[in-house]
Amino acid sequence: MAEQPLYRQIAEDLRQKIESGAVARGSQLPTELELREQHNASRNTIRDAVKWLITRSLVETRPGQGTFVVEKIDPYVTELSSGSGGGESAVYESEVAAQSRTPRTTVPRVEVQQAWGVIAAELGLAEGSMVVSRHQQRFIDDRLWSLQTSFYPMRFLEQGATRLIQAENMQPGAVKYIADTLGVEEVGYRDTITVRSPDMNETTLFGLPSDGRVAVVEIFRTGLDDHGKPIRLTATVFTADRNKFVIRSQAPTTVADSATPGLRAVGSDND
Amino acid sequence: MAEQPLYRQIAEDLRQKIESGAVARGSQLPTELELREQHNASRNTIRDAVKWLITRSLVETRPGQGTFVVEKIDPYVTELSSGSGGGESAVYESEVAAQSRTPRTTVPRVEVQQAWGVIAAELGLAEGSMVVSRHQQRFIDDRLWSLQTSFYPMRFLEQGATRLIQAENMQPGAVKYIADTLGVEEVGYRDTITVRSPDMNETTLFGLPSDGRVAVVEIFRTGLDDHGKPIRLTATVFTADRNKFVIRSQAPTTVADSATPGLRAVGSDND
DNA sequence: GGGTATTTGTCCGTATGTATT
DNA sequence: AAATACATACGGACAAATACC
Repeated sequence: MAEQPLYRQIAEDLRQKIESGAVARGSQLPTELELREQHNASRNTIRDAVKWLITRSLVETRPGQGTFVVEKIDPYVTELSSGSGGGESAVYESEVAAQSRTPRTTVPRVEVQQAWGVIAAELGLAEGSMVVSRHQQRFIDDRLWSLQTSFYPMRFLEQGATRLIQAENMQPGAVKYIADTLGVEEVGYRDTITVRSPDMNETTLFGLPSDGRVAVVEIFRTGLDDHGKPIRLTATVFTADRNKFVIRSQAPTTVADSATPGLRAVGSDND
Repeated sequence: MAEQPLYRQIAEDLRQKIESGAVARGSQLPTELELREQHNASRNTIRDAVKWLITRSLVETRPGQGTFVVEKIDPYVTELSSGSGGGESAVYESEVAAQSRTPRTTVPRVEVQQAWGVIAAELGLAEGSMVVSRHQQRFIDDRLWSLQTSFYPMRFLEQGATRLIQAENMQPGAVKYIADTLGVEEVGYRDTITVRSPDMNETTLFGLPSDGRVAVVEIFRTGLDDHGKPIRLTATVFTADRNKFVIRSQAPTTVADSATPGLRAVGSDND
């Protein structure tokens, strides 16, 4: 058994103290100079140990303040199998309200752009086809919770669904609007879930640590009509550290006995 | 606009070269000493830049060899909405075969243990209740792909489903075995998906980088009988970097099960 | 607002150990 | 065995962020 490097030994010692509760969550660790004396090592070695703890999300450093044990976060639960739901944002608002938190959604940023890669592939369009994209930021308790971008083929616009390019919230949902306007109904969908590192934009928006150790979960939902033809693609990005996802194989008709609180629809209060 | 630290500038320069394709995937980066001269920085600063790339899984270092651009991996796709049951391992084998790779599963390690925390909660048992656990490692092309542990309440054993504690693969699947033996049918399930850091065991088994920057995806599937009562809990762990997951809202076109029963029109009605 | 002390961040240099070829 | 390249560890210096007076 090879001996562990010194910085690992120090890191393990600190980790043990954290996980055993000897050092409380949220409390401050000794400063680098104090740890230097306690462990009889150089400051750089202490810093290597702290870095090891940082990559494991056990501690965080705040310049000018110190090193702190990270708080435990109870993940927000997102239901992916919202079978009968109408419009993701409606589901979102009622679900968020059910967990007694305050939802907020920005006014969509609407663009017409070309579809490449996954977007074109999922929508069944040729590379470079024009699509309408509607981008929103969704907040919970004034903290950014998810980034959502929906893409719609340009043909819907040409066929008369002109509200798709208006930068305003579509209350019953854009999918319902397309159904009402064009008679194209979404009867199913396909979700693809991937985990990846955040890009720079996501890092700043979510306020993630700049070293990119916190992953994001990206969920592509492709809505399908009764011929299995794609109607829309909605890409939603969540931080991986404070979200989890639940899928039910059948409609939750008997939710009553579950631990899930009843869904209280929130009145569309403000903007 | 604040100026970036030197190590970040160097890292960004290397990142740009990698992502633009100027440096091929899998190829070797210049050595630290060469980079030191190219960027006119100290070796430690070069190492800080390389570390930044490492945490983003862009490069990897091999002692004695050099620094290499990581290969792009095409993720293995797992279908979570395998609707009509049939045992997860059966689905697994056919799916893996369909992607023309070679599946392999270890003989299960069977234990009788106490259920705590999520296991007890998901199975609807009191803390400390006895459960049967069956643990398997699943390989694709001789590389560990997922770790799977299923938990069954002890009452099934007492009621006669004795094969549950036998350390052998149950070919049609344990769920089907319970249905055949006890008449308890699984009519639905609930999946919970979380992303977390790997523990030490998972790090070694999957051969993940020891600094724990690659997350794992853990999926809990709770099987439910027709009363919504939990039958079993299956926890499966995947590496987050080489897997993605697909969920379909309805059976794929292959299943002609019931042509068009109550297809819930999305957006038809809701709260 | 300013100044100062504290604390982490960046950067340098050097030396030695360990893994691979 | 020797050469190469990364890993660990030490030391020092200054910058930047924060808190407090």
